Amino acid sequence: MAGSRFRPRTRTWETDPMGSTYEIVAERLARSFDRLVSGADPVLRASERADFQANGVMAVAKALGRPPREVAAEIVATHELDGIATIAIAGPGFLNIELEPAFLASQLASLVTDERLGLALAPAPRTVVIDYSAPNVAKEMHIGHLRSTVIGDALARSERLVGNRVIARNHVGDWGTPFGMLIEYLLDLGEDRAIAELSIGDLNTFYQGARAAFDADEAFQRRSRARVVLLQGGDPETRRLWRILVDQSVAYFSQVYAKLDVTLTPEDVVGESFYNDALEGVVADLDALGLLEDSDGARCVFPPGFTNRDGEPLPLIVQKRDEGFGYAATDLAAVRDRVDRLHADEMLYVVGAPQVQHFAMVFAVARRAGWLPDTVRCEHVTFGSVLGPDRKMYKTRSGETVKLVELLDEAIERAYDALVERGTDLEDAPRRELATQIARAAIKYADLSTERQRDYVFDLNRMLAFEGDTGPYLQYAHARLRSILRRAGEVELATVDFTLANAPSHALALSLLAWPDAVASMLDGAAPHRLCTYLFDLAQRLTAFYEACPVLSAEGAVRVERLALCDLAARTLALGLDALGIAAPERM
RNA sequence: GUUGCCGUGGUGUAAUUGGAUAACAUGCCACCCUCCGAAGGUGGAGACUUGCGAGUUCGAAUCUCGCCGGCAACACCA
Repeated sequence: MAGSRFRPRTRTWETDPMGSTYEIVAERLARSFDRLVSGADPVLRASERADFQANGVMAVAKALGRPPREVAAEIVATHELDGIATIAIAGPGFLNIELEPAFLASQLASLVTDERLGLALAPAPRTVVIDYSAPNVAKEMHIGHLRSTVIGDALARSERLVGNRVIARNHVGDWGTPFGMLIEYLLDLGEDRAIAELSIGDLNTFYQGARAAFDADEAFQRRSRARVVLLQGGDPETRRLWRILVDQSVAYFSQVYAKLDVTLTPEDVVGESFYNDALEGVVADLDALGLLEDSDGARCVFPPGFTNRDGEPLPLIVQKRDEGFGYAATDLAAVRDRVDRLHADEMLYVVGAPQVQHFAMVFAVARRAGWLPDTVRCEHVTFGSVLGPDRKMYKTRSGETVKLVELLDEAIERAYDALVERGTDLEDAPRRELATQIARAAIKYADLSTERQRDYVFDLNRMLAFEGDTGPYLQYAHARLRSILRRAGEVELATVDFTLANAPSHALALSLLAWPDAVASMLDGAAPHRLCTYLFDLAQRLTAFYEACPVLSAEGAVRVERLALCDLAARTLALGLDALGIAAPERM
């Protein structure tokens, strides 16, 4: 049975003195390594051959010019793991490490009364600004918004879980030339009718109507352009009409978020327009810093290292030839706002990979301008595209994009039908609620469980599969545990004595102890799939465990131990799923 | 053209960031419900060993270089 696969590389928050089991072993081992080569990394990893393995000996041996096995022997002779673990040398110089049963048992026992299951709270909470979701006002939320929304929310929840202060920023598209057209269309429809259309979430019809009017009617085009000028000039009536569009859209987005169980609120909506007043300052300050250049009438910064298709320096266009501001100016203003006013220690932009170059340039310019200190971690959390069956990117223009709510509704229907077929003993309303939880789990887990960078083909059948490595399977594993615990009734677990006498319970125990490392690993790489993999691995060990270890039919201390393992596993699953934004129902 | 991301059993993915015999799911085959939930479990076949070819070293899916293939970005739309 494989050991736990997770360990943190670097913590993005200060490490609690009482670290995870992995951290304790790694720290003790590092002392021995440090005596040979200062600062040497033991390279402690989970192992299929032992509880852990340390791979760092070979590197140390090379640095010292000594035979690896000799170095390994020295470490074994001088280690400081008494009472914690035993070490054996294997192969060319690997160290196989087995935890002392008493230590393992006490580590596990300490989790029983710990609501956080050993996951340390940040002693000095960091402020983490997470930019995610970012739909467009007066446009339908479609499948293209799924990844940013789901990944961003999982990161937000996980950062909160470790005690960091999360400021979510929903950078909605609420500004720009299309709004002239949209406002004119709103007037043509009549405010009441427009509001009615928008409030039922029929944004596609509205937007396409506006688009059609714009394409077909020259007079409408003229009015639209004039309206843009009014909007930018701050004309009160125009701003009022614009507000209607924004408010209606935000209200609709909130419905979608509620349906997806995403934590974003209207307060998190800080759209492009929010930065309008800061744009002139951005240009003026860049100019004062001498970074601004005039190019074809546009005011640009040319950060080093970026070239266009002809090998010429690539500009970040801050102000357009027509004196309007580009989105680069907005993004720069947002960086400044987040650093200066929000005091961000960390900024994550959960935005699709096609914008890598843009953000690389924005960050580079912000660094050069001194607006983004080196102490602030700033990362573009990219993700791959959702592809159609033809393996091409879903296009917004195609008109064939899947509405997010329709996707969810279909998933809910299928989950509902599955519950009916299964004869789940529930009234209709709770059954529908349960179906909703399952559908969200299916969709979110499908999105979160693969490495972010990869593209994936949108395949409803695969997303909704309730077998194997899926969200519903994890929910099922949890519900099954809860069922066992319910049947067991009130049992005092606080005084449990763990013996972990067989391989499946030992393997399960190791996995339970790796929970803090799994969370750390996820946050370290902004990689939700690592937590998914951990939870799925845990669930699999679980089923192996109670294949081998009947719980309710056991007696005495054995029964208490097994119940305690079930309790720990259930709580770990629930906490982990919650960190991903997935509900853990009591029964299914 | 330049730059970036990606290429792993039929399919979908993972691999603790350079570690030991490449793991899991799905699909397929064979078993398993008088036994705590079969949305489950057990076993088997499936990779001429990670697109191809070199290199770096004790050791490469992982790093370097060059090809091949897919996708994306590349001047005023975000």
